[in-house]
This record gives sequence, structure tokens and C-alpha cells, in this order.
Amino acid sequence: MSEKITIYDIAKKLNITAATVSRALNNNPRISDTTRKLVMETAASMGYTQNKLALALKSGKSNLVGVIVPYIDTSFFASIIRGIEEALHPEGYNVIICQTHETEAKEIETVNTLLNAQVDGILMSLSKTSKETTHFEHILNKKIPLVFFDRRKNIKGVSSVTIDDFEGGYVATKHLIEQGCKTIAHLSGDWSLEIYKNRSEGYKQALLDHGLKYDEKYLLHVKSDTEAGKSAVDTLMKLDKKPDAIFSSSDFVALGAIQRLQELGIKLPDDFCVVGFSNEPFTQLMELSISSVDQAPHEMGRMAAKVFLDQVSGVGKVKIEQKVELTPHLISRKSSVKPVAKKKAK
Amino acid sequence: MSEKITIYDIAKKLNITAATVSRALNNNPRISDTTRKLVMETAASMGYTQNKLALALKSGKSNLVGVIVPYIDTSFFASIIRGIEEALHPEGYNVIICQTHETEAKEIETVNTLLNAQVDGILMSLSKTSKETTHFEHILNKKIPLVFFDRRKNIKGVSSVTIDDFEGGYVATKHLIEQGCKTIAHLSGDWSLEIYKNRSEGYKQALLDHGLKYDEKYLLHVKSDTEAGKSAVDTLMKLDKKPDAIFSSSDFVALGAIQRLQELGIKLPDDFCVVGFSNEPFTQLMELSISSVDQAPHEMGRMAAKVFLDQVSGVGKVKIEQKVELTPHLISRKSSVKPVAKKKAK
DNA sequence: TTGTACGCGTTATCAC
DNA sequence: GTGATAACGCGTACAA
Repeated sequence: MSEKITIYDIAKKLNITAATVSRALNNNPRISDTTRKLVMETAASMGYTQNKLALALKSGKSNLVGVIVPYIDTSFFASIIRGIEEALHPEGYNVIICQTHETEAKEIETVNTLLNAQVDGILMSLSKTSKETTHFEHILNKKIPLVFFDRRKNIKGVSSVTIDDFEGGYVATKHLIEQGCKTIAHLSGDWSLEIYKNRSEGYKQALLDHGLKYDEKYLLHVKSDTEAGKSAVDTLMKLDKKPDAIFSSSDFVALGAIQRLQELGIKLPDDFCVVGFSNEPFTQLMELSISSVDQAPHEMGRMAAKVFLDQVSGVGKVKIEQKVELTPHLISRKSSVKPVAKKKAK
Repeated sequence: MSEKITIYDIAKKLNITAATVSRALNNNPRISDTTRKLVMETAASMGYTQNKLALALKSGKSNLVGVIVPYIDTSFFASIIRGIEEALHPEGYNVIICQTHETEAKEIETVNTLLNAQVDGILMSLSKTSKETTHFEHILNKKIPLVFFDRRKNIKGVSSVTIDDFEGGYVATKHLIEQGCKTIAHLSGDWSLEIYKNRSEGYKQALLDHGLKYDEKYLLHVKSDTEAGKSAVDTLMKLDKKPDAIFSSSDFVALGAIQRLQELGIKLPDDFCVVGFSNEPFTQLMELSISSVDQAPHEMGRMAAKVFLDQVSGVGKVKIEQKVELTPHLISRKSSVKPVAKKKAK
């Protein structure tokens, strides 16, 4: 076995021309069955594999799609990428993975790298600090499809797949109200990210729709880890009127909050309810399983891929700007379902 | 802004030849500073980006590396991929992700796809059902580096990065013995995967080294989910002499076991100890945090990347067969550390 | 049905 | 210091 077999090698062996080999391999109708068969067989026996690079260079289509995420090893983004890969692989696309580490500098660098690699499309989720837009215009100038998922920026001509974060915040809060909670605190993230802001607005609207007051004292902006959840509880418990529930925009924060609440001897869900966001794998594994809003990341990934495929296969190459918004679903678990309310719900 | 700018476009604009532009862009010494500067500037202003595909075709080096895993969205593999990406990105490589869904058919198909894509190397973890080896030979015939991580097959000339699973099983079991456990059961997986077999052998050796009996009654082969852990406990508790500890080769199984044990009213860690394997994110988040053997997946990914880089940059292109074995570390947590033993340890 | 010639975007090897 | 040209591997319009 040799190293690199090209159609020329197999042409030479058969005393025919490379063009004929190419035709045989591509099931071109204008070729005799005997030749086709002969070519196929010798190609197989010589271990020929098509060089997609050459094909890509010629056709201008690399069948490569770039996916950019902050980190690949968070369950949310990993699931999205899985969805993307599974939707794109059957269509003959390969997926290139890039991480921004939540920095704009890496985001820009990465976009350029992918552009160099001649990807046929870029699917990405914004990094937290992203402010610039020139690198996006760069993409659009090259006429290659750009699809945002989860964290988006409103750019004309750019499609996006997100969940309805407002709705997510709304149903989570509504659920807590239905459990009989009267003073619902909210732990949010940095509002420079639309997703957090939208969840907060859903929270606010749910309160108002159900005759509860919206008081900014009960809204805290925190980091997305368990420690932040713990200190948030400490802060909240110093208020004159203590809350009896928390809607957190992060499961990790929710977990930290629950741990501190339990340390303080507060009984969940009887005296206090907590709902998180993202449906992280651990939420259902806990002894006191944590209610959470599921974002269907796998579905989001598949949808982002589909939006991309629609763009490239679009009739007349009409660039349709699709804004897909998936509906989040509340998963009720022990941390927020009171025994009483359980009966009431039936 | 136009669509695709090539060096010809910028050559035409400057009334020079493409070769000169290429030289200017690549800091070739045989060019005047004025020309270089002029080219650089107009290239930037025209929004030129190098077409890596053309470069790849010419040089035979795509700067693409294929990574094959069963699933991308398990924390273990996601962390490995993160490690790989982080080590390879600075070296100018892009990472293509593929999933086998634990099937050999997809594994073979995927290998061929990557070969078509002209990747410069393949880093992979075997799928559970993998028996064939012809697709690996296919890779080797093309002289492209192949590196196994975690799940390997012993093939001449192929490097691998694994953890010392024997050691992992050994330290976990030894730890349980040191906690005073006398009858240690072991929940393993399918031994057709080396990793499980090796962990079991470490378990056995630790028992023998410390004067305990190895009895196959206490060794169960189970699937890797919580349900399997629960029913395993049911099985073990029917034995004449009930065990007082479990070493599980999976954290999920360990969790299920713990849940069933608690349902049975057994006190952990006082009356029963459990140690899992993999250090899944949830193990440290549980109320009764679970002891586990950490596999350092991030490090494993970086190492796999490094082994690959060593191969391609190897002097004289000597294909060195590296077998790297990382040392696993036991993370002791509540599920296995008895108050008494704690003092004793000091 | 098959062969010829060309181009995709680059870089390298010659000449000049 | 710069220009012309070949080559990487492939598909295809055109000619035969």
C-alpha cells in the first residue's frame, strides 16, 4: 500500500485518462459499465480515497462548518454541539469546534481562522464580553451563512435559534406563585447578556400578572456558581421581609442557595421553594432534586443546523433571516413542589 | 466589499504579479520593503484572507485534526476534547469532531470521512463494539498519526494516552480497606473494554495485598446508570455475608447504589462506604458527596494532542510509538471517609 | 464513450 | 527584487 493515491495513479494503471476515472467514480452516466466497474474495483484495491480538499478548492464548497462556543465542556454547549453534529453529519458536513473562553479577542481570532479555513457556515454563541461587530460583517461580506444560537446579537440578515427566555422566566415564576410563594426573589446574571435580561423580565411580568409586587430589592445579579448562590441567600435573609422562594437563572446558583438554606435549617420545599434554569444533569440527581427550566440544547443544536441547511439549500439563494425561538419547559422537582400544592394541582 | 479576494485581485490592483504578493504576505526576504508594505496595506483594505484550502492542497498539510469519540456530550469526553482543542489551537490546527454513538459502523465511516478530509492526524477513543482493525490500518497506510485516548487497542506503531486504570482500581480499593471495610463489593462494566477489566484487576490486587479474600460473588458486571446501581445493591444484599463497601467503576452506578442504600436505611459512611470512578461533576455537588477516582480528562486531552504534535514534528519523521499512562487520583469525599478513620489518618 | 484542457488559490522554482 | 510558470487533485465543458 502506498501513501497518496490519486485518480491519476489509477488512470495510469488502467491506461485511461484521469477524467474517465473521475466520471466512473462519480456515477456520471456517460461511461460504459465495464469501465466503471473496472475503475471502481481498482480504486478499491489501491485504497483510493477522494481528496475533499481538492474538490473543495475547485467547487468553492468545503463542507466544513465552524461552531464557536465559549467552552465546549459545559453540558449545555456540549449538548448543542452534539445536536449540530448529528444534524450536519448526514448532510456531508464536518464540524470544526472552537472555543472563545468568553473573550472577545478569541472570538474575533476564531472567526478569522474559520474564514481562512473556508468554512461553508458559522454557527456560534456569543462570548460574554462581545461588543464588536466588525468580525460579523466580515462573515457576511463573504456571503457565508451565520447562525447564532442561545446568545445572539441582533444583526440584519443573521438568523438565530434561541429559547424564549422571557417565557422561561415567566413559567418558573408562575410555578412558584402557584405553589403559594408570596415573596419571590430572583438571582440573575449580567444583563449585558440578553438571555439573563429576558429571563428577568419574564419573572417581573409573572409577578405583575398575578398581583404580586416587583421589588428590585429581591433581584440580585450574581455570578454563575454555587458560592454566589450561598452569599445571595445570606444577603436576602438580611432583608426586613425575607423571601419564601427563589427563581435563579442558573442551576449552580440554585444549588448553592439550596445548600445555604438547608444549613440555615430552612425546610424545602415546605417553607421555601427554589427553581433553577438550564436543567443541568445534576439537578435531577440530587437528593432534593431541583426544579429547573429545560432549554432543550440538543434540539437547539439540531435547529441551528437546520437553519443553516435551509440557507445553503435555499432556492434562488435567498438569504432568509430566520429567528427561531424554542419554547422552554419547566421540569418540576422536589425543590419547588409542596405536598399541599401537589394535591391542589390535581 | 466583495466576495472572495485572492492574491490575484490584489496583484491586479497593484500592477504586480501574484507571486510577488505571495512573497510579500509570507515575509519572504527577497522583496523590497516598499512593495511589502504596499501589499500588506492593500491586502488589509481589500479584506483579503488566505485560502487555507489552496495552501493545504499544495502543501499536503490541511492543519485539520480529527477527533472521534462515542458521544461528545458526556462530561468526560467533552473535557478531553476541550483539552485537545486548547493544545492544538495555538499550533494552528483546527479540530473536527465526530461521534460514533458507540457503534463500529459509524466509527469506520467516520474514519473514512476524516481521511477524505485530509486530516493531518486522528485522535480517537474506541467505541465499545469495535472489533475490526482494517480501518486503523487504513490510517496507518496513509502515514497519518493515530493516537488513542482512554479506550485503546494495542496496535503496533500507534500511540495512546490512557490512565492507569489498574492503579485507579487499586487506590480506590485500598482506600476502602483503610477505612476499615472488610467485605468490599465491586461493580464493574463490560470487560471487553480494557479499562473496566484493568480497574477490576486493581481491585483484586489491592484485596490480596491487604490480606482480604477475592470472591467473585462480590463482583458484578452492570450497565453504567443509576438503575443498575440500585439493582446491584439489591443483589448484593441477598448474599449471606453482606458487603460493607462498594467500589464502582462508574459514578452513576455509585450514585444509584448510594440512593438504594439510603432507602434501605443504611448509614453512609458509618456503616457502608462507596467509591465511584470518573469524578463526574455531580459527585462533588451531592449532599453526601461521592468519593471518586479522577481521570484528569482535560490533561488527557492535552497529552493526546502533545503526543500527536511530537509525531508530526518528530526529527527525521521517526514515528515514535508513545504509550502514555496518566496517574489517576482518588478524591476522598463524604461517601467513604469515616469519622474514625479520619482521625486515624492524621 | 473517452480524451483534452482548464481552473480553483497558493507557493516554489526557475529565470530575468 | 520581480515575473512567469508549474504543481497540488479534482471535476467538467468541450472536442473527438
